[in-house]
Amino acid sequence: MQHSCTLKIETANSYQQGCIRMTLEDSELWKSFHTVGTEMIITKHGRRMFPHCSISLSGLQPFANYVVMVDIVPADNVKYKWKKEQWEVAGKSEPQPPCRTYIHPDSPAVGSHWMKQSLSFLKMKLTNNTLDQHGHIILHSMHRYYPRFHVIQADSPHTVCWGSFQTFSFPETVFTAVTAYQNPKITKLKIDHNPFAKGFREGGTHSHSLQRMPSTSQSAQVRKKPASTQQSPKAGHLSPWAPEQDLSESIHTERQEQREYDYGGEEQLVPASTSYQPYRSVEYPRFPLPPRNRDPTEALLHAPPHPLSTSEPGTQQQECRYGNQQGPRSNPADWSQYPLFSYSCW
DNA sequence: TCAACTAACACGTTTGAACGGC
DNA sequence: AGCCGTTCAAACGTGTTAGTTG
Repeated sequence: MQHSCTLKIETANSYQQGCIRMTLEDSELWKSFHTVGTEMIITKHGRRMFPHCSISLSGLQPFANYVVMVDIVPADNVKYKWKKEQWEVAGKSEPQPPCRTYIHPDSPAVGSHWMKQSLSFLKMKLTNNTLDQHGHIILHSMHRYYPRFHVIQADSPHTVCWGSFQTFSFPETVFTAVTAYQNPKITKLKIDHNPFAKGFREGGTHSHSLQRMPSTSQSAQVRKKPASTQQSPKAGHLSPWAPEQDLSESIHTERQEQREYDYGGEEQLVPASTSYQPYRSVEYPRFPLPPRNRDPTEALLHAPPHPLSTSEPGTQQQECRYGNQQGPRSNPADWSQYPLFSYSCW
């Protein structure tokens, strides 16, 4: 990994704020899912993500302690339904569940430790159980989200509210939370890439499947079905993640955004309350916003709104203004509403 | 009637304890 | 005694699907 600004601009999957740089691992895998429209299963007892979040860091101070955490925030303020092999807007989003944060189990650790190897958030689990007691990330099904990664210079998770933090996110990690897979193309991708799903691969001697021959063969048909029979325009209908060609466009735009914004030395204090209002004026513009984007849903992708927000999200300008209104979070009271430490796996 | 959700299922993978050899 | 490698069983995680719920 290089640290030059040139590379920063040319590499779509890594971002640099101040001196800290973050790179998304398995970005190609993420992109392959993103192209189809990533779906993440959420269950009552918690389900891991696949692809899972894995990042690498550079530019940290080798001997300073850092806490690394991730939360998952809405990508827009609508809910979706899967209809006729495509996602459609089904109305306004549900009130957001409690915002929880997953703290990397190595936290706190010195910068040299974080930079030594990639950080995996494999064990982070998603749930739709709003009463969950295990600290899993609570999401609504049929809503779109994306993970946000926070790097906080702090000696312990209990003091992160006093430390400077920097936040990163990646456009290809946007996903739709579902309780059952809707898009068969996603199912095929998961089975192809996820080792735990090998028992469901074609040709397997799955007695359970054999007993349910009709449905299984139907499933096999879906898997064998040529992609052309399932995609067509439907794939990109209302998709904020802009499948297929849109992804490349997003990346391209991202590069433009990185040229436009100077993140050097940008640090702020701690995030907002349970609301998902952007608390970093420069963060969300980093999300790709296609210049020709006229789809409000797409625009919303860049400005995770708060359900109570009266602002009319939909333009980058508004979200920036909104972000500025929020400003740095230096008030510890804000933290009391923001359960950043509710979840870790240590 | 329909869409969304839940729980059970059987399989593969992962994990870690137990064991033996050096 | 300590280390290392192997084996094996239990735990875990997976997608599918019938049944349930609203």
